[in-house]
Amino acid sequence: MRGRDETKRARILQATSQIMMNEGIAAVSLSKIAKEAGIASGTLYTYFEDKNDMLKALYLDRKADVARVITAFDPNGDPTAELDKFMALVYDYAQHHLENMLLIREFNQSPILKQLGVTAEESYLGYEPIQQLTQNGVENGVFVPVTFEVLMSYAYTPVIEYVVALNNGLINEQDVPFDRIKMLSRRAILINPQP
Amino acid sequence: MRGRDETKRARILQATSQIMMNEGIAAVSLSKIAKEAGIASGTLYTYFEDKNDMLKALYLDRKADVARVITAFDPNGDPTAELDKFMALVYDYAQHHLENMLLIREFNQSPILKQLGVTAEESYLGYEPIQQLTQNGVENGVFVPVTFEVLMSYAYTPVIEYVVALNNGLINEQDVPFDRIKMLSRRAILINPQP
Amino acid sequence: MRGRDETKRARILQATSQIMMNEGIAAVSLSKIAKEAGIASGTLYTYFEDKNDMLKALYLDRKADVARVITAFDPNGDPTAELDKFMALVYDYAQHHLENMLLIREFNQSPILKQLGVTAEESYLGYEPIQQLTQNGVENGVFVPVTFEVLMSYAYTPVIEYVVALNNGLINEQDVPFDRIKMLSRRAILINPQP
Amino acid sequence: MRGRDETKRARILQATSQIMMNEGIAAVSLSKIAKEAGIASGTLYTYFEDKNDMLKALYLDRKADVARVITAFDPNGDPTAELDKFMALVYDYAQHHLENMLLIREFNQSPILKQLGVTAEESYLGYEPIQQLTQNGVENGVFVPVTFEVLMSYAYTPVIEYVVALNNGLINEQDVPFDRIKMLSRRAILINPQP
DNA sequence: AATGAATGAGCCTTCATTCAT
DNA sequence: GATGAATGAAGGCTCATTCAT
Repeated sequence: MRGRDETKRARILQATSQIMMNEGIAAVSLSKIAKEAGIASGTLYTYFEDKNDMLKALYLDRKADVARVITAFDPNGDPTAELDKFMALVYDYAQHHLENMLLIREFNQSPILKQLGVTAEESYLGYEPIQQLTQNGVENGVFVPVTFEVLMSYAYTPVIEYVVALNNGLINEQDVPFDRIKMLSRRAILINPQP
Repeated sequence: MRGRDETKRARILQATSQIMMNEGIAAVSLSKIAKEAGIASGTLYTYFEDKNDMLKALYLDRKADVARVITAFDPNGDPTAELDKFMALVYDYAQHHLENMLLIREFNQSPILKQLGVTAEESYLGYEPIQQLTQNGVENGVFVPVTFEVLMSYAYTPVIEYVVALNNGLINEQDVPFDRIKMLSRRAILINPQP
Repeated sequence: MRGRDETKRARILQATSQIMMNEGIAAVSLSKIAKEAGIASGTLYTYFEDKNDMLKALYLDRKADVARVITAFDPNGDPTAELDKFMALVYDYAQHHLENMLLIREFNQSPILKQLGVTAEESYLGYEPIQQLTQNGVENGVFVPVTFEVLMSYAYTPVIEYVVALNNGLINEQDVPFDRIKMLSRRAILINPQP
Repeated sequence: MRGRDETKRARILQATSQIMMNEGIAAVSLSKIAKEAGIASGTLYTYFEDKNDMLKALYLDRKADVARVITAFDPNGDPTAELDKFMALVYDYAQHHLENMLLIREFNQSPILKQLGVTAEESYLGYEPIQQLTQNGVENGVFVPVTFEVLMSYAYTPVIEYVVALNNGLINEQDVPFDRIKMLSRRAILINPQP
């Protein structure tokens, strides 16, 4: 049964996200969530079927948010320019909401997704523009032959890792500006990477 | 007395690794480990101080193993050739012991490392040859200007993600052979990527 | 929601007291308490923070009960008569609720009080009338010079030990009536002990 | 089976006593004892049948030591003088080995003695001179009519409590010298208490 | 719809004891 | 005789979930 108060639902997800990022997925407990979200523990079951249902909802919600923002380019435009735009969007989102991207990554890389019953379709939902861009770039001979997964490996993951490294102090923005990352990705993917 | 059985220590680590890979780090419990390793639950405390001490040992052990194998190149040799060799080593290791690499990744990307008290030095231990190769390649004008972290983002992570995608059936080895990945990484990093 | 059942809190304390008296403080375990009190083990944590918090509550509760009853005399009345009354109150309480006095004694004599974080103030709470009586008796030249602690040693402890000895069959009430004990305490404390 | 090395046996008892006094009887564990005594945990079973056997041995050993020292008076001598001597011996022992007296008290006041199978006879062993003194004093009309237990309540327990109060800083030796305690006990017990 | 008391399974850890060495 | 690795029961405590209010 789904309740009314959408604010409360969002607070629950947000609380879970925070705990997960600060203490790890193993430390996520309903009592912590309830405390952090300012609700009673039983109330959780008004908004979600159980803990797994809530984790799945959290994952899909964040994934949808990320997807919505980083796909705000024209998938049928000039592949070179749109790849640049895509990377800029990813970088921008990572700078402001890195936690969502790390949360998605933690889910993606753990067997938990299977336990939550997330299907492959659900997992891909919202990423169609990136797939479209990939296909477009390859078919028009602008990209070297890459699949969606490979493009992500060279144009999405490195950006995340870059922002994480910045946050950890492993990399300095002066020494390694974002343009350097963009350049490397362009060099990898674009047949003619000259800017 | 009965001598301490080093086989048993290894069995504990192996059992933990398996559970972590199959069910996620949140599902790792001492009773599961004991059952999987064929020991009594209390025996764990003969080999490790507590659960965290064991997780840390597992992380450092696997990290050392990976580091040992993937650094079996000449860090002072020709950067182009050695980069190729490095990627081949990573690919080879990933094909045979992907679980170790994923385990390291799961640790790296979770707040658990801090809880385990892993220091930055411990974390970098064994990766010096890769740092050396990076420096060598950049200083000799063979690599575009990259730091260790950036090089890993374009020559290590994509290989792991490639093998994971192969295992998940998201990518087909015929459609995307490893040489394609190597090519993309070379294009990104090498100033003169022609083979 | 179900309201918090104050009966249950009392049952937990009572169960703990019983186990402590029958099997010793070392044998007090939450599972025994839960079984004895007829609750689930986890329920204990609704009423107390943890085991130590509960033991402290038990100690302070019993101490307050004893203090309340044995101080039901007039601390500013005639010291001789009030000392008699005090001892009669102690004797009466000991006959009906010896277990509470023994419990307090077991706590007092063990290092556990420090572990429970019982402060000196908490420990003395409720005994002020006895301190008042002591001061009154000494200042008016009715008592020999004694402090609170010394008076307790000669007018409280012997009564407890007497009732314990009665219960153990070490002393027979016909051979040694309570008046004998009262007489000895009066002789010790009163400058003019003749009744 | 009883082993040879009596030093080791004594070390085990001493270690147990220390832990019991510092942390309480509930905290006494064989591993702590072994560590404190500098032996292997299994070795304990060479000297004692099990934990209870060792606790019993500890109790009886300390009790015998105390009894031996505090009965070093002439039970058939002048009751007034011997009572003085008895109290002086108790005071002296308490000043130097209070831990043994507290240990005995902790055992006596807890149900543990029954669990250890200590018989009443074992419990009284060594106290015969005090019983003799009591009888002597009463029969000769020097003491008010007291039994052994009552005499202990007024001439032994108060001394222990006095030394404990000194150690805890509740009583100051200048304000309340030992002579005051002796005087109170004499007043209680002796028909003619004038010194 | 919301609460939070209640449950008992399961968590990590320590325990007393055994026994191969 | 002495060791300490091994055991698995039991310790205190937290968990996800239920349900009377």
